[in-house]
Amino acid sequence: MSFNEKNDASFAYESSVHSNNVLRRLSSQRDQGILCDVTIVVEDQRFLAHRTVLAACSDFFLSRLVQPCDGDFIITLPEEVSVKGFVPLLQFAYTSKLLVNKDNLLEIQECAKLLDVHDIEEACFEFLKLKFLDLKADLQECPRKKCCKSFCPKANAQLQPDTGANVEINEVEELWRAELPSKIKCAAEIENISTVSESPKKPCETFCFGRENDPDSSALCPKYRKFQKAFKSDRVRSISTCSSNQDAPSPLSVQSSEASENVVRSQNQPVEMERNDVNLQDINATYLNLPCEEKTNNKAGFPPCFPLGQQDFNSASFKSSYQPYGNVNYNEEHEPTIDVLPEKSTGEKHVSPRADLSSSKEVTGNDLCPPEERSNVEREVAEHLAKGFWPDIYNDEFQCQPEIESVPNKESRDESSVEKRQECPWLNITISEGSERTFTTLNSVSCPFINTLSSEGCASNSQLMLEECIQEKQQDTCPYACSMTLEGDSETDSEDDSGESCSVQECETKLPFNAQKIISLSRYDFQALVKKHSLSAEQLDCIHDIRRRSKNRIAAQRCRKRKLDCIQNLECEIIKLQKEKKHLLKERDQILTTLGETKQNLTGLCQQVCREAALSREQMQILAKYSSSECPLSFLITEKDKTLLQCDSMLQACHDFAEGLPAVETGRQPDVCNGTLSPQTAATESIAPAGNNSQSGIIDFCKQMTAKCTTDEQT
DNA sequence: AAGGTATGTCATAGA
DNA sequence: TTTCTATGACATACC
Repeated sequence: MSFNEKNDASFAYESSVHSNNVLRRLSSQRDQGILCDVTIVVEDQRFLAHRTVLAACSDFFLSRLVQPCDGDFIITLPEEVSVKGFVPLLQFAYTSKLLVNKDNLLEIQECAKLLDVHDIEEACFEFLKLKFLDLKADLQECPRKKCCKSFCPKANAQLQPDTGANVEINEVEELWRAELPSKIKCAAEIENISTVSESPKKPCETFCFGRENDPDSSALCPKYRKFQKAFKSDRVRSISTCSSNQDAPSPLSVQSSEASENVVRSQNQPVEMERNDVNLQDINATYLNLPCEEKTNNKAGFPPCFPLGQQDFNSASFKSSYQPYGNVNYNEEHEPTIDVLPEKSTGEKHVSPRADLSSSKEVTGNDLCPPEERSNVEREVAEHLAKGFWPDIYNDEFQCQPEIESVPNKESRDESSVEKRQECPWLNITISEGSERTFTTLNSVSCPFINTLSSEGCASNSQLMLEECIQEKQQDTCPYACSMTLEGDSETDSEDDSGESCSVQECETKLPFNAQKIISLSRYDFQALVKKHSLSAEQLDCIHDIRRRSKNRIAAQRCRKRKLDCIQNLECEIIKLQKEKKHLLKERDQILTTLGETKQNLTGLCQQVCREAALSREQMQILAKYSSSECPLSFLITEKDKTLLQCDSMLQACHDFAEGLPAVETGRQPDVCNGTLSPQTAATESIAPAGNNSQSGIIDFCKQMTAKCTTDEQT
């Protein structure tokens, strides 16, 4: 949300979450068959959808849907289009997320090509192919230290051996940033486009390195490349908060109006590519104006943090699209599921968009695991992962879901922190039953805290929000307040038993507003908040102290994460280099083998030629003399012949030198004479004492050498 | 008890 | 000048 001052009299209200919310509602409506006006037949399955959405996302559909049609729109896709490839694309059209795994990658790519789907870069597929292959290799060769376990694909694979390669979300994001052409936006960039565009004063730096300058950069660890570049260029001013490195978006990306993709990898192998910037203008305004009527009261089971606004919190679209247990796609442990809509007169089943890609097996909504069934272990794993992905915010914000706390058998630790937890509507996390957890990106736009981190005075922390927060008497009920609690500080401080901490606590209790606001607000809003209250110097100190420590704590977390990433990058680089070395050595051996064979063949041919030509020894010597040492002809003469030839050449060279001609002529000058002296050395040694005019001395020396050679030959 | 790890905090530099 | 971020160093808690 932002207010852009257009002039003195008017403001432009801009909702940063509107597009996503509209998409989710559309997706939800498609789930329920609401306003669906086209049926897509793929193989033997039918999919309901909205024409405008399809047309906006695919030229293929556009070309077919613009044609007038008397009856119902039913589009049968070419047989090349498979359900496996089509369903993710359909989901992509509605959710901006593309779930990709090793199994469906090629099919999705093919379908996307056939259907001419917008906003999916071919490079994404190429990259993913590469990455999947890479991961496969890395799984076998990437030892990881314990400290890097959370980042190591192998480590993750060990955790879930059945799931194949796994990459942490931030790694994939960074991989994308590092490897994809700059045209493709990074996750962080996408998430922060609005933020950045609204905060031009922040410097931006791209991590979407083009590869044109580094054609072989694929051999390098992408993350390390990123760090190398980052370190080389400049310290990066953080804008993004959704990646571990707080990478700033590139100006290029920010300026671009193209729909963008990002990619995240869930823990369970599939990769999600998100298209966050959907051209909703293309979508019929009818849909945009639809009220969100499918709200339910089911709040249970939502992930600790989620990106939706309050209205989406309850919406069916959220449940279907973002709820932690609703994303059953690619769940290897879970039976593939589809939602079957009421059958039409044709008797054919209309598979809902949430249908599993690879199966037509019917299941009910019960297959979506209710939150109550979520095990503590599972939750802890999810939290751990999230913590690993976004430690910056996790510690303070992730443990904020009261619904989860209602789960029985919780650890005492969790129970003790129940009151601390609040909703965090800015973290996209999708966790499905079984092992799949799809951690998408932080919704920085929705997260006031993140905006605080990213840019002061930017959109989400508007004055409106500030006022609302200020008016909140109870922090827990403030929809915008970040749960950046101070409990940690308080606990630490109280344990420290320091006078300062006591004063901080006392100060905090005297503050006219909740301390969380101190942290969550942007600088601008924070200053406004402070100004609104006449605070004592002690209170001001306290407030600033709280704010400083909180921000520094997060900065420290980011810093540590970067360090770990850097270490991992170096390890990755080492592995890659070792692989490369191994490969080069192997290649060298092969070349040497081939060279030996070739020489052998050539020698045989030369022998044959000499035999057939019936060359005399002298002729062969002459031939050898004018042949390079590499020529097999030189092998045909004996070592003695060689020595004689060398001495002969040397003698000739001496004569030439003595006569004022160049002493050395390439091709005529043997390198050694009798294996000990080079002619140049010998000549120099003999000439030096004799002087430059001592031609007879040189010739004498050469004669001596020739004689020596002859003697050696005889002996 | 010792060592490793994770995390918070402070000081400081630089933007 | 103020504020923020990054980071080294230190302290502490926990395993």
